[in-house]
Amino acid sequence: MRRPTIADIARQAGVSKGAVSYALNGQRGVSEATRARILAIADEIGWRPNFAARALNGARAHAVGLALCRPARFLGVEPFFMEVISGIEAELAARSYALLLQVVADHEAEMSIYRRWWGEHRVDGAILVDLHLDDPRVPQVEAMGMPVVVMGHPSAAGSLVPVWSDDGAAVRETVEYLVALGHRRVCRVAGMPRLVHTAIRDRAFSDACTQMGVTGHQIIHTDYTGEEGARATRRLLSSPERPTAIVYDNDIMAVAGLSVAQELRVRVPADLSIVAWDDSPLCQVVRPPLTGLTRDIPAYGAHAAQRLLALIDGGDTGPLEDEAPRLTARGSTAPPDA
Amino acid sequence: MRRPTIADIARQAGVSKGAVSYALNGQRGVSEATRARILAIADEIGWRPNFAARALNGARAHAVGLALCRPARFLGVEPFFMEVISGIEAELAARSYALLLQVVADHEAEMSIYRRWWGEHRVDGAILVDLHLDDPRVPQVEAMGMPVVVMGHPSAAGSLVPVWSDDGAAVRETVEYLVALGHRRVCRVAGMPRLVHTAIRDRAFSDACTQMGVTGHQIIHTDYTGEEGARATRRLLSSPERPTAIVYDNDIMAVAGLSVAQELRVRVPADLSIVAWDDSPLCQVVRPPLTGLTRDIPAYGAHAAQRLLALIDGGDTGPLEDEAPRLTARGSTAPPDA
DNA sequence: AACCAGCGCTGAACCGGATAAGTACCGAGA
DNA sequence: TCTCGGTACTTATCCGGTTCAGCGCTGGTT
Repeated sequence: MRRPTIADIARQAGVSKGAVSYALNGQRGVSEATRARILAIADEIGWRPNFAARALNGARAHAVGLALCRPARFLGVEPFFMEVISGIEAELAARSYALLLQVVADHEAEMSIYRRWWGEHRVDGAILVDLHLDDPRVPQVEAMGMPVVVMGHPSAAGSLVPVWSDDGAAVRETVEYLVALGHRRVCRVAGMPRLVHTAIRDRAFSDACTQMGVTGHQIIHTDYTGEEGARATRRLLSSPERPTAIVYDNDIMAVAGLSVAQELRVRVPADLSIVAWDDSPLCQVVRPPLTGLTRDIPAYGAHAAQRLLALIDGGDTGPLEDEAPRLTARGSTAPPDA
Repeated sequence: MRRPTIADIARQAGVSKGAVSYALNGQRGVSEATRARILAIADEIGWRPNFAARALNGARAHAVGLALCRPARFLGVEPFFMEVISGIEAELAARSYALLLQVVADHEAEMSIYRRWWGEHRVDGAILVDLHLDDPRVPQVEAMGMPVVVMGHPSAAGSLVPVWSDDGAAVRETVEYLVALGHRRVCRVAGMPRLVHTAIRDRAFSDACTQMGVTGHQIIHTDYTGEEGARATRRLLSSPERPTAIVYDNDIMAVAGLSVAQELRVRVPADLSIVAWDDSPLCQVVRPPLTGLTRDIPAYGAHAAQRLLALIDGGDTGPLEDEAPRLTARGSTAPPDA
């Protein structure tokens, strides 16, 4: 079942390959009558441009790359990436761009994937996520000359185009809210300390707490899994100066924390208030429903894709600050019982 | 920053393009000395084969397609797809195949994506998921002649290669287990009735219940979201003949159901046993931890990818039955209180 | 009538590799 | 010494598009 080429169309229409090419691409150089005839034939035999042949003529690859460097078992748990991907997709699909996805084991593998994709002309650009402190990937992709958008804070993006949201503001809003409710012992169960956004949130949390007179603040780092979230919660709740509020860095840890509290007969929200970063359906199906930091994650991905496509087109390449996460108050937060 | 071609290497090495091609592909026809020289130059200038040029010579596209047809908000919630994808990836990466991913709105869009990818030689094959009853996609991809593996039951896969697991057996095991515990009123909160696997599980559930004397069995269909899971649970728990056990079709609905039960002061597991299909970390972070139907989802994806690669290579193309989900008993199931 | 512009098309080169066919050279065997 | 066979290359062609130069024809201008 050989797929038809323009040569087939040319033969059937009795014209040259060149004429067919002009006709199919809406270029001048053929009469309307001939164009219509050619289009009719192309449609009839189900012709599609051979993508490789087009690409060989210096055309775009019409694909962008995304390499995710997290173990499979972490990836699945958080809705975050799937939502980011669907947002990216929505933007790409509108321009008929495809997304090349690869789950890799480490940053080295990630870079070699990018190098391969770029070297082979398989992608026109890429999106970098999960920035680390002093991330070696940034100078490396800079050197490659590949268009890249970073989903993360500009401070770590080097000369690459960043798309980010002001996590610091969200942290401050959360601490302010908890303080206004009357909390004075607030803790944070954070993600991996090497991630840039963790560092930024940590910093903002410490600063806000100090500033607002939250004396007993503390941060525990985890790997984002429910187990570690549960363990951190157990540690916090069994300490002598038990916190009256805990802010979690993702939804799964918040849910795990809630369960631990219930297990230890710590009432939520009377004895303990809980806030989850990244509000998700998960926050709304547990009892009490969790107060969360809501953001439009698909939009976040879509904006990154937009910027990347602009970059590829050589157009506007400025940084983009997305709106900061908003606090959505639900049943898991309340003034602490005296 | 022009990317180097074999012509550049040929010029530097003082040989012809052909010799370079032979050297780089490990073919005979060049001396070891020349080969080493050419490889050294290629390595030094960072040459990569232009993927389009290779593809144009009839080579494989070295990519497979996956179009997911579920709204973004559903996709994110279930860990299932992300885990499937990481499993597929693991298999593809080993063979340097890429995954083209697209999230589409409906089956029509999905088919036009496949048609485009295949017509443009962008993929060598595809994986079909979420089979419907009388799915129009099956005859359509059959007609296209594209290698396709179906993740779903053979009965709906037509002439395509199916990779599936015996959901019926898992349902029977679950019902047997609940009956052995003493339950006689068991209900099922299912996914979308049009999906093939929902129909299969429904059927197996009804049959098993009838056979084992579960008189009060009932099935409620939902869209897999937590909200609908909660609503279904509320309905079941407020009916006069309240079930003593509910089996949910995914983890998020099971968690939602657990919350509803706690809200209604229905004790789990004393008054109500809960079983979740697709055991996930989520099941283990709630209290009580949920009894779940465990399966190795990444392996499921990996097997599909394996079969697809074999199919593309023209090799073994038989169907593959994965192992059936196993029941993992946890705290959410127990004999019903009299 | 001579000239030119523009239309509508053809023919050929080109993109970067793979590969079949051809050639120059060397050493071994008759 | 001549041939044969193999090695180590070169040359040319092909894949399926795009694109550029050129060519014949027509119609309008001078």
